[in-house]
Amino acid sequence: MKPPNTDMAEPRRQRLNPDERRQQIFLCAQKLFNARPYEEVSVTDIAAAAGVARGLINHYFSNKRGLYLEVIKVSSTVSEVAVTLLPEGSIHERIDLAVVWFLDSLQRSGATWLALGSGGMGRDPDLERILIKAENDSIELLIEACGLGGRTQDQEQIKAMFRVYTQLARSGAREWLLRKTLTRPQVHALLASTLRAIIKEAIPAI
Amino acid sequence: MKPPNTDMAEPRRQRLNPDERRQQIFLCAQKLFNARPYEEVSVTDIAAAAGVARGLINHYFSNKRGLYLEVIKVSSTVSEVAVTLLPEGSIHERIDLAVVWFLDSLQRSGATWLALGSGGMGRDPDLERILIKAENDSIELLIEACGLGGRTQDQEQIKAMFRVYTQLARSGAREWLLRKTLTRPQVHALLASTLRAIIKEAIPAI
DNA sequence: TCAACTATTGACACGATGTCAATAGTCCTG
DNA sequence: CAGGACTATTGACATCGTGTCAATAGTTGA
Repeated sequence: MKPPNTDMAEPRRQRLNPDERRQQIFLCAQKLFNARPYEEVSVTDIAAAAGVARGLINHYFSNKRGLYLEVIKVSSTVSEVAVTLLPEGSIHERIDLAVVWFLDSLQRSGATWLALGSGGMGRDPDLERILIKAENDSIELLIEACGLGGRTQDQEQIKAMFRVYTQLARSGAREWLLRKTLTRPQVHALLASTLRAIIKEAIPAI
Repeated sequence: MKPPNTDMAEPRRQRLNPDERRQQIFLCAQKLFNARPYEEVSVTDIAAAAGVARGLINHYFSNKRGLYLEVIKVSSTVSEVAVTLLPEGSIHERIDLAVVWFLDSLQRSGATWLALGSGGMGRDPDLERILIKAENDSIELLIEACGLGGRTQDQEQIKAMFRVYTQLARSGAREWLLRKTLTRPQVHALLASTLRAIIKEAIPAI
């Protein structure tokens, strides 16, 4: 696999500072995990990419899964989302504006990230995490916009419900932007009416 | 593992009709795949559960993945009975029953069906086709249950809206069964209220 | 220069999957 | 009711992936 090196000066073992070595292995793993799904990347592959013995990976990272999680963790901290403030108004208006804001920002960012969620191409754990982070941010924004920020008691469950809702919103946007089976007003009606229903019926049921 | 059988009459090898044997293995696999995710179920486990040599699984099913796909296929297929089971009644009642039916069948099939969207194995065209087919079926069932089967004019858009809704349902079920952040009644309220909202507000807006 | 120190290796043990020839129930015929 | 043909079933084998560990070889400091 590795082409024979004409340069003979290269030592058999290259001894690096642990931090550097760890970093190097990490970068190789990151590249591989971004290219292929978890099961299709073997530790042997990572070791080969890093030009290192397989055992060394297990020395620096507890196991394959640990390395994978670390890759995920790091790439998830990179994302940042612009938080927009929503104006005051009646709940009905605020919901409507929240939906408008959501669809606007979606239209602006293009269909690219939308396709990644469940669309046609291979899974990318890196982007996956970024999307989850972004999703979390939208959830908190939504909760704020709906005037539910104060309740700390059932916050976890409210969050869960909004997390469910964002899937609906995401899917609705997909029908609009990708499949083009629905128009924007239709998606708007869909998202607004369901969000109202959740706030008026599902949340109180907690 | 297997308790020693005091009954000595049991033959070493139990020879079955291929169809029966296949079915038996299939049922064991189904049970295991519903209890644990794909990677955590070994062919050895399935063989042990079926009281059969490991090689026999590969004889009846091309490989582990093939067996898994078959389990998915069956458990994601909407039973014909379900259609006839939906009774007459007010829209409100029928919606409620549809949600109950959905959650019931989900609870039965366990985490198998849910894990498909995100975790589990890498992308698989076969799996993809199976899921799309299953989704289409549930959508048509839902449309029927909601008394919208007659309208042929906007059928495409109605379908699209229900496709969006199934994503909500799926996501809600995930919160309930996998993340355990919501209880079943809460998910029920969430699904029912949003479905009502879609029918009363979003569909007429078409 | 030599001796601790430790980064790195390579071999080992283990478990999982898939293949295949050998084996043993079952059926059918003479 | 043999006994042979048919085939469902087995168990061993080859391969691959992961994790562990003592041995090895760069590196550093006295």
